[in-house]
Amino acid sequence: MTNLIAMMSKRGDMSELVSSLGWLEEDLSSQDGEEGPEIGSHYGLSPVGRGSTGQGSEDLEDPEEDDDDDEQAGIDGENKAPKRRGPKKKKMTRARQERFKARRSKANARERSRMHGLNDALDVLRKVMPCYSKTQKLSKIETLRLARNYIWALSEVLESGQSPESPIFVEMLCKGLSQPTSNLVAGCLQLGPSAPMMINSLDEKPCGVPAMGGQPGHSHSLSYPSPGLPSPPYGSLEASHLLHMKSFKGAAYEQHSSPNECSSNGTPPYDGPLTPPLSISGNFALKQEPSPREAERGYLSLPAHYLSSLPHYAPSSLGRLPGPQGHLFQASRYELPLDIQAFDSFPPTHMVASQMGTMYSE
DNA sequence: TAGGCCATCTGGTCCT
DNA sequence: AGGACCAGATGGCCTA
Repeated sequence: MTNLIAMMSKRGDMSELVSSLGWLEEDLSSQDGEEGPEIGSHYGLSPVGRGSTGQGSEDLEDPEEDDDDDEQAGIDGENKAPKRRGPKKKKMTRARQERFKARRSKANARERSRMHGLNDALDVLRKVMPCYSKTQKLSKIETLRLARNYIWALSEVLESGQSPESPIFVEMLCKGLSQPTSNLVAGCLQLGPSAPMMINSLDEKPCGVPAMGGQPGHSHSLSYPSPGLPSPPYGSLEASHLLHMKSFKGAAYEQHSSPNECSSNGTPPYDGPLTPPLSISGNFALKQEPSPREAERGYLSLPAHYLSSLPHYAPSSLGRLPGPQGHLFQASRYELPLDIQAFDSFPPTHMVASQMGTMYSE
């Protein structure tokens, strides 16, 4: 785990990290040079970058000059522009212009390839996150935040033996995430077979299903600056959380030692493994079959009373869950992607271990 | 229409 | 010299 964190923080380049894991098998280099001119023509000589710095664009001036190595300064005089200090720029001959275009085209292709690699790495990262949906991808920034939290939470699990099914684990995962992502994660982690118990005992404020945001009946809360979850602009995870988790742990456990607790360490009663792996379209906890319309849209509507039982379901988020583009639905019912995936247990340490094994074996 | 997210182009900087 | 990386700028797409 420490190695993983170290690798991630080494350069902050997720692409490099994942590439080092050998997860990226796609040959991105095949794209080099293929789309450059095409996209370039699509964008034309886009104003991007030209107006801002202008350095490179000046090289493109005077495209009609054919003389090679002609250093005469006739152009400035034509433009009545003040003389420029510094080294003279070589005049842009047609040959140099062609070379420049070719170089720029190649650089563009490389940059596209590099960004595709980065996006692929992010996709890989999304797939090892606690919840994953093909149709509803976490944004890049949310993916990175969730990954950070996930590592943090897993570290906590390893260090303290805290149950990964504990609400604390979910809260750690959701720390600093946007409300939609928090709802998504919380939903993923709580939509297991234990969910009906939660619903049945909703009126009794069951342990493990804390009320939100300082609401009455809030059985536990972390010592975060503000109750509930931060909304954008996002909260930040202080380094002290990562380096000195004991302070956090102490606060968390202190809060958990309230009389409402069902167990001494704040862990809800063990309901057996959360198997099989969550498949909302298949083994949905509520035995709810998607309506034809839901199936068509790829989304499943969830009843409000159910979602309101989820951890982190802040009052402000009632009626809201992320839409296909990360935006929120505001409706009387609540929806989750049908293809959403969650692990049968948390943390999926076997997956982490296997991925890390891949990392170190290659 | 505003805002969020994204892909792309671009020039600068650093490194090999 | 050329490649990798980065950040700024821009425009497209989508949703509320």
